[in-house]
Amino acid sequence: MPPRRSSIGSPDLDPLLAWYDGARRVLPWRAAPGESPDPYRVWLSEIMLQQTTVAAVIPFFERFIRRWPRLDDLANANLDDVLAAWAGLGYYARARRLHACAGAIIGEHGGRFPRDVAGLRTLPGIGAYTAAAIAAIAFEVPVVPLDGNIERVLARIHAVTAPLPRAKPELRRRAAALVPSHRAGDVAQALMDLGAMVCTPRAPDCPCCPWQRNCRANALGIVGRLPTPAPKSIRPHRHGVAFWLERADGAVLLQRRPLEGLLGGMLEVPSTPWREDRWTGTEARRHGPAAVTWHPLPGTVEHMFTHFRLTLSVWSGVGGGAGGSWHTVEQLADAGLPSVMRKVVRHVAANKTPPRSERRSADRRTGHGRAP
DNA sequence: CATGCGTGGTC
DNA sequence: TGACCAAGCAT
Repeated sequence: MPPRRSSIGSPDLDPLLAWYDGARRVLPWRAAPGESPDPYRVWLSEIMLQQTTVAAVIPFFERFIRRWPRLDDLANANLDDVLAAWAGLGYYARARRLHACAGAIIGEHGGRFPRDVAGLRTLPGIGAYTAAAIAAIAFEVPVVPLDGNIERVLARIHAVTAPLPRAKPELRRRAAALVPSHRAGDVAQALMDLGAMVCTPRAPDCPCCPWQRNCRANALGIVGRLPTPAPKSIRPHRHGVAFWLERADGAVLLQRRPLEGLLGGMLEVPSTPWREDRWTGTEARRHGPAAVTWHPLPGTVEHMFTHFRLTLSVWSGVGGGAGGSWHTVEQLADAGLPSVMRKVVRHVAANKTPPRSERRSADRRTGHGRAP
């Protein structure tokens, strides 16, 4: 009789749960022991946590809950308000889908979250991972979600050396073999906590791991090299010119970006397209929001996106009559600008005709703006 | 299945 | 300082 697969394939969940209970990590979306989790909070946190660190999410989560305490509050909110509240968190399509998802649950599901993976999976912004996570954590459905943390844990436990994404099918099988008969939500969160706090990408804390003795990679001394990352692609460098247009009363022009694509639906300082070739003055001027005299500001704004690096020159001009919305400088702080545009605002404040003493200190701070 | 999609922290 | 990283989704 061949050995049972579980005896060779899967580590025991009890030490993991014991470790989890001992760690007792308190997070604002997590139910207290013995209390049932709120699906709305679980869902909101899972969307925010997609490719985003816990530390970055916490203040956004608190603000969202304070402002929209229940699902239908969020469903009834204006999309622009949701986008503005999301500003700074990144991956803005999530905010659009969050709002659409709230509307779909209110409009098509009687205001209740579907309680199974397949139902959750049909909702905007909810993919395979998030559907499984919500099902397990909010509804105790016996599934193991597979996220980056759990992939790493499983790749190490089982010494899966194939590079991602080729290792995915095996990792999915390994996750399925772990599906618990009870405490599905705790198992899911325990696995993610283990990956986030112990089985970390760099400098994993193996002596503290409840599964150290089950870990093939640990036995082989290759923990630090797993999982094998996918080959990385090169990041191109793009250039643009942003147009800081000020009206006589001091208001500044912003425009809203198209709903689809980069920074979709977010406000921006109008600019040329962002391309790999640098812009000549003549070329850039054609993209300006108004036919005014433009004055290039010293220095540039540098920003790193996932798939390209951006260098933005900023031109300043005075005039009106352009399409868009006008904001006082005080309003800009709360306008819900994405981070790259907040950098533009900061750059203008530091470089636009300040008193001489302030200019010198601003130049030292940014490292830009010096004469060559 | 590869690609597009943000940001801030870390080493 | 730059590369890498973090609880993915949609197309």
